[in-house]
Amino acid sequence: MAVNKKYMPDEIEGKWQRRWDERGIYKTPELPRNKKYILDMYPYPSGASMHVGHLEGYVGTDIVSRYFRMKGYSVLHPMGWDSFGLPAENYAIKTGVHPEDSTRENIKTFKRQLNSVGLSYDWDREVNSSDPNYYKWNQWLFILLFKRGLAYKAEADVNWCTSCETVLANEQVVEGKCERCEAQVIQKKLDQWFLKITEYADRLIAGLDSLDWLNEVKVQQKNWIGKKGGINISYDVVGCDKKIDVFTTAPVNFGMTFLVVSPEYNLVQKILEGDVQVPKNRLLEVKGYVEDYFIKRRSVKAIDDKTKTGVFTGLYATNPVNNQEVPVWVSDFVLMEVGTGAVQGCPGHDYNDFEFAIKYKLPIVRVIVGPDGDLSPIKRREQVIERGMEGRFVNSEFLNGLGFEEGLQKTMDYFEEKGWGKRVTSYHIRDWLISRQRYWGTPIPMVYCEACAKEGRSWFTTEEGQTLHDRDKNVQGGMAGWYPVDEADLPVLLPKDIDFRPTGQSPITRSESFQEGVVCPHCGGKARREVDTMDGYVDSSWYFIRFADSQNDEEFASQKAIGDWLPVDIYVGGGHVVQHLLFARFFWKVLFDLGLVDKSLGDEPFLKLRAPGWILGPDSRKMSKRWGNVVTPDDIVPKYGADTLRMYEMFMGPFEAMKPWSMTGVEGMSRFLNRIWRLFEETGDEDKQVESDKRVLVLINKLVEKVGKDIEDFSFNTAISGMMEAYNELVELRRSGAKVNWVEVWRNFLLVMAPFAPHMTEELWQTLEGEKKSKVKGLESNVFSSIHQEKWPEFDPSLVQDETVEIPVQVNGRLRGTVTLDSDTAKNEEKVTEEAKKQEGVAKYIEGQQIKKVIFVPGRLINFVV
RNA sequence: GCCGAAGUGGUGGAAUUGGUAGACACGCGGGACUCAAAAUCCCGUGAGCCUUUAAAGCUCGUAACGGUUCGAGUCCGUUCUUCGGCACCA
Repeated sequence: MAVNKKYMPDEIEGKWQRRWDERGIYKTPELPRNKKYILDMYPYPSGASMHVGHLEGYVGTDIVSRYFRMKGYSVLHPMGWDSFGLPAENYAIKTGVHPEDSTRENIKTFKRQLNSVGLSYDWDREVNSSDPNYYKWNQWLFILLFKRGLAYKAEADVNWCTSCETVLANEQVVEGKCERCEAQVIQKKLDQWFLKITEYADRLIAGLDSLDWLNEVKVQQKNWIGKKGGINISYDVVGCDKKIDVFTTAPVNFGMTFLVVSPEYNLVQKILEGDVQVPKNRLLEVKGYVEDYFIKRRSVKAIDDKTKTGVFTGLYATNPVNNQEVPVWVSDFVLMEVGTGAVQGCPGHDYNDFEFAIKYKLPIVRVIVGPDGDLSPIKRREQVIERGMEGRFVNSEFLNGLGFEEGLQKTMDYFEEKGWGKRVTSYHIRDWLISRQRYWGTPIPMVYCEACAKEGRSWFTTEEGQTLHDRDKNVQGGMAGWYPVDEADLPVLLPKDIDFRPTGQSPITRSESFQEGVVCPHCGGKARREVDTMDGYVDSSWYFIRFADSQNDEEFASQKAIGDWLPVDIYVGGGHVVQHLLFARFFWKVLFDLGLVDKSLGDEPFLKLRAPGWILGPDSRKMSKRWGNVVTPDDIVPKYGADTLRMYEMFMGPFEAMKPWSMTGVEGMSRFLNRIWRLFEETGDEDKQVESDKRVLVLINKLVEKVGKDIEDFSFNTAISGMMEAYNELVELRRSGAKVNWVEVWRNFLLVMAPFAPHMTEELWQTLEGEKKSKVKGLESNVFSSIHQEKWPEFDPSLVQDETVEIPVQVNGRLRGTVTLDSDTAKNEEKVTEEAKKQEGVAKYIEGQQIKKVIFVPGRLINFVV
């Protein structure tokens, strides 16, 4: 079996990659049985090439995919490109290179790099989100949502760079300034398309329970959705017929001493307009404050200064529980978009209210007493007791003595009975703003007709002017004038005659071809297309469905293909933990509700989720051009080979942990592969008929069991250390003259190592099998049987336990010796006790003492208590 | 500030339901081979103490302190540090 050659990865890796490709051994099975859909989050093909950090997840899923193929599963393991997005457009602005061209080049580089490490993707299913064949279905989905009333257009704040005159994504705003030109970023109101994800908020929470996801991620999603139960309370303003509606989760109303409204609150407008009378000096102060607010608000997005400011309006409102009149203030710490835009100040029991009360010397009333029994007036922050903390009601009449939570519920019951308020549920999650005033994205396939808009017509209205769709009522603005593009006319192509330099409008506005011959689908009059494009998150919210049927021209994916492959069994990727996963789950649920996803598939798309940890540079800093610490596969593969890269990267540490790259670590792994290669070479001439010692059989069976289990647990590092241990033991056994059937050993060893080091194991496998088949000339022959099409070895459960075990002997819990026994005896308490007492080190400690108790864990440990 | 995760040798890390802490590797030290080097192989490697020709033995040790237990890296409480997320959310 001698290879007669040094391990030269560069000589074997390319060769096998080509042969695997020719034979199509990673093609997805046509008729899946026992399917596993194993998916990586598809990458953005950036101009900076891929680095080893990207690879961690890809190698992990590759190992898992190869393992499940060997276990007899039909595996779908595809890859594609999230290729729409800002970097390509910014690059175009800077250099004039069209995004389409730079994207194509970047994809080429990424694909070459992925292939260089031997990843087993089925490239026949590749998707590319900037390809019209892909974004056609993106547009189709948008229309689907629109027709269901799940897409609407409304006015919203956007980040606006005053110098570039363009909209910026949140990530592009750094400390209130434009990332590119450092000019001031302001908030600007623009008409924007939204998707109604809030309608699914409850189901997005409920679905999480059944998923095999990191708890951390579930918690983050729940926090993002931010569901809270509370009550809306309506307060009468003294001296006029106005009311102030407040939302609160903690109506400790006997401790309520003021109300605060947002500067954008309706009542403030009424004051300024003179509709509600307030003293002159109050009016002036409110006016000044509100004007200042609008200027400030339009300036910086990130207001680091959280010092609270506010002014008294001169108005009072009545607290119904005790008929006390409390002052009404205006403050920008109350956000219009949260709750009702007005809050009740209960400064003893809310940190924000407390801070405000201290600053403006408003009264603070204690109505909750904590476990410390402190009943003194609340003067310090530490004394504040918020909802969720332990406490009982005091100074609250009929509530006194009740627990905090119980008292709040009783208060809400009481308010509802009296008609002063109504329980409501509030959410932190907002509808998903998908409009981008940018070029490099999917055009939103909508047409606007001015004439129809004037008549109040839209896709949702009938000839008689009636609402066609009941959901129209939910849609803000009524969508007058808006019609989806006819599905037969999709895709709406992204125009190419574009000057994408920023001017303050969507770049597509300046395309001459884009609006040519656009007519209103309803009245046939001249109309115009929407010029905004979609957020890239829309593309990535359903690409995993397209992979099931990526070449389909008739549908976004056939029902059969979806039923065959989805949901995704294992989903791996870092970052994007909150947004992408929420959006994708939302899309899936919508499709599920519409029957486009069969009910039997369930309403969750990703059953198991794992996130690879960051790989840091050798200097333990985040890999970045700036630090010059970026390691790419191109730095490693030519010198050490793909297998070393894969093995090292998986050996570094736990899959999900953050870990620094180490070049000496890479060399260490390279040495290990060389040792394997050499041992294989050296054991070639051993007698093949020999029957292995039981120790050898146990070693192999344990290895097969361990590696399989570890792969399923994503514990690749321990799988590899298991292989190293097995190697070390084999060397030791060989040295000690044990009988080893090396063919049998290698067959198992190579098979369990194959998912990790596919090239090297293939080379050795062909040598091994070639010998068996008396030289079929594996390399030249077209009929070779790849190790990657072999079955995963079975292990014999009776052979995974060592013949002898070492039992630690403790006295009073301290280790005083060990006894080595065969594994059966080690389970027998009497015998173990007998042996243990004979131990010199043990006898010393129990001599002359009375043994009070013996703790015996069969096969594990014995402990004498004296 | 709030929510979440994590702290183990010089380094990356291992350790079923609580049951021999430091597997495996890197680094380092020593040795073999060599004219020499590289490569390779072998031995040692948590800290301290004692005794010694040697073998062995003892004590401490998993961020800090306390608790539960025959026994704690693992469970409970408090504190500190680091990382991730959200952030004037009422």
